[in-house]
Amino acid sequence: MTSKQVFIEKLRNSSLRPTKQRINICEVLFNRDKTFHFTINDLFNLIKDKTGDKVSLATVYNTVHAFHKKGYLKEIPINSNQTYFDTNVTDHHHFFDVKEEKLIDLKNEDVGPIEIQKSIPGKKIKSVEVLVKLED
Amino acid sequence: MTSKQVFIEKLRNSSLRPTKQRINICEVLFNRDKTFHFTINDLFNLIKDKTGDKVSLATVYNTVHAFHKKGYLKEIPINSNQTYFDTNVTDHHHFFDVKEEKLIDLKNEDVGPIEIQKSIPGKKIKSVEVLVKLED
DNA sequence: AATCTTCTTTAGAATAATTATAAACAACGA
DNA sequence: TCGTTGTTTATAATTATTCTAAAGAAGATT
Repeated sequence: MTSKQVFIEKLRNSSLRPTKQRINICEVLFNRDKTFHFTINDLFNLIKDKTGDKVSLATVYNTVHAFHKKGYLKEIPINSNQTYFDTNVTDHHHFFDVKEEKLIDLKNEDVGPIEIQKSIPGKKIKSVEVLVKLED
Repeated sequence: MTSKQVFIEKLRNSSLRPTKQRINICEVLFNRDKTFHFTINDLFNLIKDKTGDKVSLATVYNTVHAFHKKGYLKEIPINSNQTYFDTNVTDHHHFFDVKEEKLIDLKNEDVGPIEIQKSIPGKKIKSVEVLVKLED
């Protein structure tokens, strides 16, 4: 089974029609060994470079949001003018190299367990994100 | 000594001229018991409401950035279209109520110590921020 | 106080990321 | 193949933020 067919299945299972554009985006995003951190604009440019096909910017936005909603992508909480996404949707954290504007994964075991000893009535914890800013 | 005079001193000590606008902004930001989380737009509206004076949006941006640079305000790393600032510049963390778009302070002792067991050659840690997202 | 310099404010223009629109198009099921 | 529904696309609209350049205010000097 080629990766393309895997992606088609994945899309169908999420009730997203497997269009050429979405499959291309999957190839760029998920045909990787390592986790991938990107902005919409990064992705937009990579699609052209890697697949030869041009996909409109609006479709990149639509697709990334759809994938995010389905849990295939994670949004990284960071102060930047652009929104960063991560193909690693497991529970983990990040270094952010402020100077180079680059994200680096921090495995969960690289960060000790985090104990939140406060609770808000009627609310439960959805996620715990650690951002470690780096400087020279 | 009135709060106004305290703010004038504070501004002078930072080589920022104590203008009417900056003093008004100080009153809104720092005449508080509790820590204050805000966006530029929140602040812009509060100035009108609380002081009666209108300050231009550009000045609010300028002043918030100046205060941030001087260390009187902290930027909160969060995914939002707007930038959030905090008058509490001590080392601490946040809950973010996703539904209500509201930030709540987490004292450092409410979050156990965080050990970062990975390092990047040539880089040192500038800050460690924890964001705990809340849902119903 | 009058003057000069430097810093600050301001309205509005410019920029940049993102979202909305609505027409053309493609996937799917009958 | 045909009709329905979902998708893509170019472009316009929106929103947060930054830039610009002229007018105004603060501080220092006389």
